[in-house]
Amino acid sequence: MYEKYVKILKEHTLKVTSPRLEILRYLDEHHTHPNVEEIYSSLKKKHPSLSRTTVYNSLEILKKKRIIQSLTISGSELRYDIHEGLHHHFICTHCGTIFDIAITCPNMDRTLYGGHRVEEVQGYFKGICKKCHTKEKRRNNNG
Amino acid sequence: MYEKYVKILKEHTLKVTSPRLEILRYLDEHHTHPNVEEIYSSLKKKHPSLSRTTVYNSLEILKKKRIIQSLTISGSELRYDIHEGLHHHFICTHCGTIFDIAITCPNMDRTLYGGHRVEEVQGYFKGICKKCHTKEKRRNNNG
DNA sequence: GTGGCTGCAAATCATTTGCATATAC
DNA sequence: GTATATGCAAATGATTTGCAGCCAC
Repeated sequence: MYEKYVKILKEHTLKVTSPRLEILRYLDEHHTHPNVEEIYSSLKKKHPSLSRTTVYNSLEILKKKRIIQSLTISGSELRYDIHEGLHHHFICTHCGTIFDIAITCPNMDRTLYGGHRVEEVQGYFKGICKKCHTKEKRRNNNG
Repeated sequence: MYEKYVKILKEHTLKVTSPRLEILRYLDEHHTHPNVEEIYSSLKKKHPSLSRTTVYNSLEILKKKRIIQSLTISGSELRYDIHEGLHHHFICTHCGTIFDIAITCPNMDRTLYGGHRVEEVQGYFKGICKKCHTKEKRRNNNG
């Protein structure tokens, strides 16, 4: 069950610990771009001894190894994502949901721009998602 | 001197107040993507009665009117920018400097994506700037 | 004259830090 | 056995909130 995550950790010369495995599994199974609190409170149920600090520490080290990435899209808290190839993100300012956006931009892969070394590229699209938008229209038509 | 900013405020049906004028002027004269603290402490010198709350409030209302935009690029605090057309941003993870990036992406102008209404697009490039990169190389060669 | 704005102090919330204990290797 | 990870409690720092007085219109 956890072999997959054990493998990832070993490949990156990280010690295999329960919190790291659980966090990797959580992110692998929940592509909802959760924040620390969501990860923590979900894992806490099965592992009552888990601490928030450990979640912070683990996410930080997984990020350093580029196994996961953090998103600053919300502006108030970091959101986490298992890093699988370049993709962009859309956040609905109404319901808060974050979607992956499959758009690729010609500039995304460039590692050098004007002499600056680019190590990370993030594209954020903010607006109203289809679902909220439809609800809004319906409310207006009925009102 | 402030006519330009008075005009902007009036055009957006905002009351003309001293903090708003000063903040607009500051952002117009400092394209350094400052955070709240930088704006506050700079303006505080000339206007000792100014409060941080007012800076927060003013930035918020200017943002709602789309006169300025906030950047979540740093991850720990919002940075502000007088909004002049679409452009992207580069942040140096070493010295913290944020540059404008003149790249335009084909997707930047699209207002609808997969049924979602896009109201804001932000492209963040993170890495090591030319200056820090050069210093680093020099240090390695000499060491 | 009044609603919206300013400014202060206190509260909130995400994240960080210091440190003692536990555990992966 | 030891360096590293975990977990707790306290600290920090950005931002928000409640509220009294002020001022742009």
